[in-house]
Amino acid sequence: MNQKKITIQDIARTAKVSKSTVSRVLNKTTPVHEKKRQAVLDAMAKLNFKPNVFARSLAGGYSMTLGIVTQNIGSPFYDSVTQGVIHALSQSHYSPIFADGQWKPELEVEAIETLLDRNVDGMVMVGGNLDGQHLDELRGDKPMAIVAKQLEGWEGRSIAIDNVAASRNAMEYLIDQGHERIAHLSGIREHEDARDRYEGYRQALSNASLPLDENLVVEGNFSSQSGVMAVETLLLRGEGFSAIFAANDEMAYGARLALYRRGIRVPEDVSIVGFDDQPNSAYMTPPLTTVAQPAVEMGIAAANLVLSQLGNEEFAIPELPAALIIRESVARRR
Amino acid sequence: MNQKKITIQDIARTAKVSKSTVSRVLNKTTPVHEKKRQAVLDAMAKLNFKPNVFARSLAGGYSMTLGIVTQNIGSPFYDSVTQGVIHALSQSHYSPIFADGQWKPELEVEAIETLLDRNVDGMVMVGGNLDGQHLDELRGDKPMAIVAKQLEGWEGRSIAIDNVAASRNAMEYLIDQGHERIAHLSGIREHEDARDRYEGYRQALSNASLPLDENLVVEGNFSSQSGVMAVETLLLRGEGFSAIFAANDEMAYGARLALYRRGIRVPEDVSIVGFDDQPNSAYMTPPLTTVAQPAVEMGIAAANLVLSQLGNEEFAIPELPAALIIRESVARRR
DNA sequence: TAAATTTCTGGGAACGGTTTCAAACCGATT
DNA sequence: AATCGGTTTGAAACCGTTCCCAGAAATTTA
Repeated sequence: MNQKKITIQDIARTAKVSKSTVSRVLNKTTPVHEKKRQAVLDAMAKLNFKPNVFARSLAGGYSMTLGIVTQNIGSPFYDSVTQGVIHALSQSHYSPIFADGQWKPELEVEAIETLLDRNVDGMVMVGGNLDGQHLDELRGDKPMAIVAKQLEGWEGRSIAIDNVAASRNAMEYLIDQGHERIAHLSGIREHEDARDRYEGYRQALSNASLPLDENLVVEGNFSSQSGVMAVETLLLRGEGFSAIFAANDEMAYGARLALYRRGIRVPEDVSIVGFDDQPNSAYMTPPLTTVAQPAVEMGIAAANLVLSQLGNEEFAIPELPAALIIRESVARRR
Repeated sequence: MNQKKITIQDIARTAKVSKSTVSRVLNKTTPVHEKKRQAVLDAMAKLNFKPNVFARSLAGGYSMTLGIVTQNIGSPFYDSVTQGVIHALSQSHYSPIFADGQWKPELEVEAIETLLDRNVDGMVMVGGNLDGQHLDELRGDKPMAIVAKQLEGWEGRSIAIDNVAASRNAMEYLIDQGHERIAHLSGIREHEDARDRYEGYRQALSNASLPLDENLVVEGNFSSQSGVMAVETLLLRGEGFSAIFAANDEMAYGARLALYRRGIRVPEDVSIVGFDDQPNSAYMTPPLTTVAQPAVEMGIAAANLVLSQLGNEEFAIPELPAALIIRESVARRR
């Protein structure tokens, strides 16, 4: 296995310089005479030197790690975002450390503190409940970005799509296809995305001078199960509808199943539009028309945002447009 | 934000003891007189002391982190396993650090080396390609466990279900339901799980004295897309079949879609059984009958395995049985 | 009560780097 | 040849802990 640990001292000795010099070529903090520089480099290569992360961190005060605060890992959309973050970090010299907030504010605070204790150099919040001010207090002077959530006062530091526009856009498509009585399976009301998507629903209806019937909106909790229940209450209420706009794909799956159980055909009898474009949505029967969020790209952008702050560089948040992916779950209303 | 960093020295001063003593109460390495112990504890509480992880690691030689080597994050089953690992670690004082191998042996080696450089105290491999001997060379004397893969010579250190038994079991169910011509959508042949599941398929057929028709097995790559293609080649071959056994749920989704496109009903015309029981499978139309692997529990077990090695404790790998989840995608053959 | 143990405690050397500071070196100027 | 300003360089302090090693204190033993 690994030979005894090689230290900066060993390098210094074999390159016949002082360890200060080795440190300098390592960090490029001060120019070093080319000849010695080469000697050091050679020695490092020859001995296969790997600087000790901990000693470095202790002395230098940084850790080369980035904290990622996730919320209930396991939700497909957020997982994709997280993947994006991981991917971007793997291109850098930073390693990710995770802490889970489980959508509970107290746990989220705790998660951030754990990361801070570990001396992370920066943090990426993937979703979350805390408001901007609170986050600012916690983060101190460490760079932080939030992804998949728009935060007041955090313009330029939060990466998210325009949920109301995306939602309105999806609704417009449905209306375009001749649907007038469109049910909405909303997400948890406390969740900002849910409110925004509902707002898009409302606006589209209003713009088209269609009435907003509160009996057609059911609050779910973003889970498939809540999707089937929502459709069942909808059916129970006896209100007719020819289309369903779900606030996420999971609920759309549930809705589709509930309809299947009742023998209601999709899209012949009822059309469905989802939100998120999970990987499986393309393989639903019928393939689901849904709003795609560039989840992975969002994660990458968030990571790069923090990375650039760390490197004191400018970073322009790329355009991250949501797109309506038209598949086969919507039919023109006859 | 955080007041100036409180160090062990500060505690020592306010508790009027030496820093050695503080270190002792911190680590419980040597008994300390109760009175001083209290004083130290009080001081720590009062000053809100948080030991510096890096100094600790540097001096102590451990890092309180565990490396997790994943393969292409984003695959639902492996993600669940990973979640399990994270979950178990969150109950301990260890933090996870990730590195991705992307199913490529070279990258996997690199991932392990990165983790080693970061001085992880142990590692959990989530899947992977490397063989046991190679892993042993790399890990040196750090504890390591592998999950979702059975490794020769790693009995007691690898956590996986019995894929051939589980697969045979699923097939027996299909045969029980009267199916005789059962197609198999296998996974990548290089992948051991794929081979095992194929072996289960073979055994079940053989046990039931049913012929194994190689025209009925198509090699996919575990993706949904390969599932649709597989069914299409199957249909093209013109071989009749009344059931499909897919080596994972993704491919089952693809198969289901291909059938839908051809107007072939599930399960009336063709039955489908998957493998993995992804969360969405319960909401497929019709809900998918599939083999459930206790992914999260497997992850938890793997983490606890490493944790126990670190703590020098005994750990009995729990029973992790695969279970056939019977839903609605299989019909008795008429 | 003195001596012998046993239990605690403090000092100080690691751990492997970074960083400050002043000295050594350099070619260019007087 | 002496002086000068800018580069390079090495020595040593420091980052916050752990841990080894004596010595001090407390407890037994004789």
